[in-house]
Amino acid sequence: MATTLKDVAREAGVAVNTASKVLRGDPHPMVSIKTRERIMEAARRLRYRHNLHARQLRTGRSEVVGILAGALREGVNLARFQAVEHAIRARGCRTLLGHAAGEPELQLQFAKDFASNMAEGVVVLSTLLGYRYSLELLNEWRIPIVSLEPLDGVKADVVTVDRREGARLATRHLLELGHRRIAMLHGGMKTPTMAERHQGFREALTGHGCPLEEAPLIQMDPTTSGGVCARGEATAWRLLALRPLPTAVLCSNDEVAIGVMKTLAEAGVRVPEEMAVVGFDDIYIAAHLPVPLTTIAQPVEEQAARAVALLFERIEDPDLERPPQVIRLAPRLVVRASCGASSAGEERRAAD
Amino acid sequence: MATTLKDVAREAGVAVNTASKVLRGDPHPMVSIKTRERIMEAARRLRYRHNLHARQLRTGRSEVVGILAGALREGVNLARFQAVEHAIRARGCRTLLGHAAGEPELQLQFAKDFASNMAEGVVVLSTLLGYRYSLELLNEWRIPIVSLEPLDGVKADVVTVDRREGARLATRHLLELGHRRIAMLHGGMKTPTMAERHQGFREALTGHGCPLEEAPLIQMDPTTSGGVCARGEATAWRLLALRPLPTAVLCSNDEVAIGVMKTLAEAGVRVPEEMAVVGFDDIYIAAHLPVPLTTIAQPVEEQAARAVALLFERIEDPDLERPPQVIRLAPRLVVRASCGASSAGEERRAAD
DNA sequence: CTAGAATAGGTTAACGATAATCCATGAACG
DNA sequence: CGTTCATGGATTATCGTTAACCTATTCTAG
Repeated sequence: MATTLKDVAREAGVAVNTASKVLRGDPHPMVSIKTRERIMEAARRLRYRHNLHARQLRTGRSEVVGILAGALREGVNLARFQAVEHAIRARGCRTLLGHAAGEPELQLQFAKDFASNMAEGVVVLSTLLGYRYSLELLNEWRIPIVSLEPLDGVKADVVTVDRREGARLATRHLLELGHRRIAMLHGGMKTPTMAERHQGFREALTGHGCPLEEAPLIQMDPTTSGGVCARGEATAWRLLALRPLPTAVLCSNDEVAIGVMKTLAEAGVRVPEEMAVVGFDDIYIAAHLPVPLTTIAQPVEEQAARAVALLFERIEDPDLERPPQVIRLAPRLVVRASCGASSAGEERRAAD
Repeated sequence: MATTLKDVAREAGVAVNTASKVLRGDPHPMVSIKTRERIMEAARRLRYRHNLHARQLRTGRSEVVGILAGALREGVNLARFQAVEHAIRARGCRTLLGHAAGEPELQLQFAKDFASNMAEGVVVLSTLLGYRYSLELLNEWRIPIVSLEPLDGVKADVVTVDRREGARLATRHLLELGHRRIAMLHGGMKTPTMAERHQGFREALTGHGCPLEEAPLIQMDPTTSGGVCARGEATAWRLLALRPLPTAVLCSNDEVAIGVMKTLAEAGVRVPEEMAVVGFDDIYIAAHLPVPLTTIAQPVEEQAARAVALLFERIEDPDLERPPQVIRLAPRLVVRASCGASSAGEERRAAD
């Protein structure tokens, strides 16, 4: 069928292993320049491509790293994917994407696929319900894991963003702009992520001498169809029902914030004049909305680089004793129009 | 290292090939229930995973299809990826994503990777400059290709969306709402895609008895940094410079439309009252903007399904004689607020 | 009671690439 | 002149799985 090493060797009039040495770039080829060139020429003529499966079987090294994503279209997952892939390729490995696309069973399927492909490590971009079982399987197969989101009950390094600091930054910014009645949306207190955010929120408020009673927590609407934006839209009506009406709202992420802004527009509530909105993640579109969104940016590149570095430590030394690490990177406040920080100020900065 | 079939066989007290038959689900196992269960139990106990590389080497079938994407974050590419992957998995194959992320050299790299992985076919979601050489390589390796975008100089089936019909639908809709001075943005007439759109635009106008002089074509701003939205933002200023000011604008795609709407907001031009905006693609966010975007939706699911069906015809019969097909699917107009269909339309017609 | 299925399972030779080992040839050296 | 070594290249075992081909036992029909 396809040309093999044997074909190339025959064409060049040498033995297979000589061809092998040359074509894979052996550092000590012990092959004369002439022979080398004859082999390269033959390979080119026959359009030879090495069979990775055969190589992997023989060498036992797959040079493949799995990337597991719960839902690429949400938040910064796609940006993470890009950054992680780039970092992995920089180390000479290929990448296998397992995109569960919101279906928890697929998560398990991909964990098994990674194992069957002899992946040397796995990067978790985001998870879905039931991730624990899938990742425990990887643990059992001794495949090192690094995650960009907090993980529970799984042996893995974690490189995540400090959500508490993020919430603190956002809240403090609103307080400094004079807001006192700030609402925070949340999707359920049970997740550690959410608890962290809430803690940062409270710390900023009390640090500013603000009573927590004026800072209502709004439970996200449980609607699931229509995606994350739709949840934001539905939840915004709860926000609008509050009396007295808050003057600012901290959203769980940018997509929710976009949904909220849509409902506010529908209700005739102007952003930022009547309601300041802050998001989380700094997704691409956030900067390009009619009212650009103030948000907390995640240091995606750095996160990816550090995560991949940790993973390769374990890949290169499978017996590494280092206990699982948890690294929290600092997020960054990105001020745009949606919180009402003076537009003159923004222009001033842009001019600099 | 990892447990192999031999380990399982030894544990169960049978020969390797008996274990192989059972574990891969041979339709004619000729293995007693008792033995079968002993093998399954042993596999479970030893956490056996088959080695796909060994299997592929032996069977010569990789059951892998490559997916090549120029830039996942743009337009409907991510949705396409999801739909295509789903369709491929439904046929029992795995997927290999080659995400060039805007870098043309990576496109070539991934084409080679697909070949080295013995991919049985390739689905092209979108392309970048220089795709031709990469795909010709796949042609030479006799790997069948199906593309979701028009391709030039490459042997491949194509399942695309009828852009002419899309432009016609959008333009006609605006005309019916009473618009007469409609601008169209374009990124250069050289691409067949763009030429098609322009043709549909003109057909709709002349079909309505509109002089083409009142329908200006605006060349997209060549800015490249900041992504597609930023280009829309920059281009919108050109639109605003026109006299008389058009009352509607047809954008190349939704991201451009989003950028345009941002600039219009900045300039104090209300959408849709003073300017109707229509996009193309119907990306997720389009429905969730403060002023939801009227747009032309691509039939992504159907496109993916038909493309994958064509591809598998060729995979299953490598000697299939059928010449490359080009299928054009009909897009669909999605009316939302940005064109003012419900309210402003009647007023404008009355005023004209 | 025996030929011939049918059943249950074992043996072994690949698949393509790699790497350890082995075999020539020629040069350098005492 | 024989030994050592460096160079250039060939032989061959092996990775884990599969599939074609055996062997041995049981069952059934005539």
